[in-house]
Amino acid sequence: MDLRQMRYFAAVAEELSYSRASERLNISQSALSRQIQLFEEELGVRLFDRLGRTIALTAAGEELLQRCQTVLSDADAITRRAGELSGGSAGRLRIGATPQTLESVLAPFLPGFQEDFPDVEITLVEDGSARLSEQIERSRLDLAIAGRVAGSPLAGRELFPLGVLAVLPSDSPHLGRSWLDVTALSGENLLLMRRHFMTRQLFDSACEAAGIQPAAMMQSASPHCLLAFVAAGLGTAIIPSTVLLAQLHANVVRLYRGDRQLGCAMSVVWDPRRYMAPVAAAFIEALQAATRADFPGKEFVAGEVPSTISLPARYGA
Amino acid sequence: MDLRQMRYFAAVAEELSYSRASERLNISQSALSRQIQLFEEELGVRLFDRLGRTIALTAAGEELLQRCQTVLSDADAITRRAGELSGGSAGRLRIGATPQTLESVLAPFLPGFQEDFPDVEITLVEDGSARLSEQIERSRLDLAIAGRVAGSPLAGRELFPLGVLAVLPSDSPHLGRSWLDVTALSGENLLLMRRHFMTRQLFDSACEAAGIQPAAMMQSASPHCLLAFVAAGLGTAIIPSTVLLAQLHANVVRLYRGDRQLGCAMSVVWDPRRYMAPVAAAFIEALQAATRADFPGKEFVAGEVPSTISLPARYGA
DNA sequence: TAAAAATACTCCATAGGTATTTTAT
DNA sequence: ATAAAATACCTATGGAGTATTTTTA
Repeated sequence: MDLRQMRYFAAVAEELSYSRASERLNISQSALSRQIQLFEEELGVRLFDRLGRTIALTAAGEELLQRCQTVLSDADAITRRAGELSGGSAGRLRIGATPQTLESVLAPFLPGFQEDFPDVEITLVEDGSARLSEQIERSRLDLAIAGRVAGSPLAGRELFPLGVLAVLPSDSPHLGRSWLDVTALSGENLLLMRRHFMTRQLFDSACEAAGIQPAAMMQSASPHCLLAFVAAGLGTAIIPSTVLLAQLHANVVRLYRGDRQLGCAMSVVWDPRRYMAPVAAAFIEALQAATRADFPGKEFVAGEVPSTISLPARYGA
Repeated sequence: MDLRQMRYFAAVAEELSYSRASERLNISQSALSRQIQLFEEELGVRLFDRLGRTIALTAAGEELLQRCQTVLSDADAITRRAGELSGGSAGRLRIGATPQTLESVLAPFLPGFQEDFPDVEITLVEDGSARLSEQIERSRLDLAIAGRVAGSPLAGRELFPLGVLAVLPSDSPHLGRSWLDVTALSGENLLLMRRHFMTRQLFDSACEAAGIQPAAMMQSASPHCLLAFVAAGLGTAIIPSTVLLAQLHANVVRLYRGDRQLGCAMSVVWDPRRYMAPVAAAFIEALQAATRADFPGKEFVAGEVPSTISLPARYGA
């Protein structure tokens, strides 16, 4: 069984002539004749009646022709589809991001991307930074937006800096300041992200380096939830700068450890062992262009978590 | 694009190992490796990620795998179907017959045939004998049950004899006889089949040979319609012996011309230029066996229309 | 160091070409 | 006589094998 023979069969059946079909196929009449004979022999079925100078499909030939035609068109569809996939105009992307990145980066970015690449199917997965990396290594995700962790085998390209913010309750003695050192928070009631979030890991590293042991009053996967507790005066929330703050309060401050601001370079990361699909490359390119457009002239220094970078105003809340 | 490469691709994707897949395919690992590479090159798409010692499907590979699998299973279905068609257990048959033959021969025969060959699709076409032959020559029919006409290029095998009957009105002077010569009908009001029916052609030939010119009071494609006129006393009907006569026994007589009974050998006929499909051969065999069973020991002499043969009692009304 | 995939080369099976014969109009 | 399909024979592309190298767990 062979697609070539099926093509030949279909051509002869459509032309009802070996000679015309052989012209259409750009092979000699004799080659075509023999291939049809071999095909008939292989199937054990007579496909054509040789009525002297003309030929006609047999009943079996008519039925098998239809089946062959669907196989041929499906096969051609594979070729076409492969072309789309290789050209990067189509494909599937499983993208992971944290809830905050989804909200602040992907939500505004994706509509424009889908307009430019309408045939790309995107699946979004929401999780903490650490888990996203794990899912990429397990091939459950193609790309993720996450902070790059030291020692990770994943590749990445930096998109924008992530800072860590403290949101102070209305009775805080630090009210009115625009930045704080983590040491200033020792003894406070702290409202923290769960451990597998980048913000939490940055904060914990800074506290460890500063030699303090902050007590978490509560942990959540949702910064908005923490903010609600702050509003109730129950403590100080430590949240990522990617959170879109509905109302800009005077009680939001940036966190420092010594003279370095807490933060990391948020990157789009992937598994370098895996083939980089054209769609993925296009996505990365477009995403980087979009975030770079937000920071004209801003260049990142390659760094590992917890590296610290200064935080542009727009992302500093 | 090649079914072989698709098979190889599917095998590797299922085993997730070139070595195991090559065993399953009974080819060497190196051959398999190169074929996959060529396939990827042809498609312009990476199908597998080479993660060191193991491999994994890419997103594009996953999608193309599914498409390949449907193409492969469709192709396999073609092979299987061809096997059925060549074995004669399946296929399509377009069969032509006259209304009378349909009623008296095919209607009782087909149920048993369909039981033995449940996968054969049968299409029935009803027409007069002459037109049936024409449709076979135009490849509109595979087989027909008809009287063989002299000079026809069609092949055939004889099934049973067809006689010509006259059904007399209740005031006929011939009532009570079991046979009549056509000359006895000159001057009668005659109710005849249309010209393209075998019965009519036999009757016309006999009249011409006897030198009489019968006047047709009416013509019809339905012998039952003629019988209704006889019942109303409007004339004498000339009908084929294949008509199943529900009532009217005493006034049915067989027609002769001299010492020869009017009739012909009804045969199953086909186009000898066309390939005889196994289903068709099986049908002919079964049909001949069934009709022969009706005439144990009866052997036909090959003959042309209008040959005359003696009519067994059962078919003589 | 073992196990798996990729590479280098060799061979031959077969698709395809040219020339010719057969068949039917 | 001509046009179409089948046959005979030859050529060469490319699929498959063996042997070897590269890579990673």
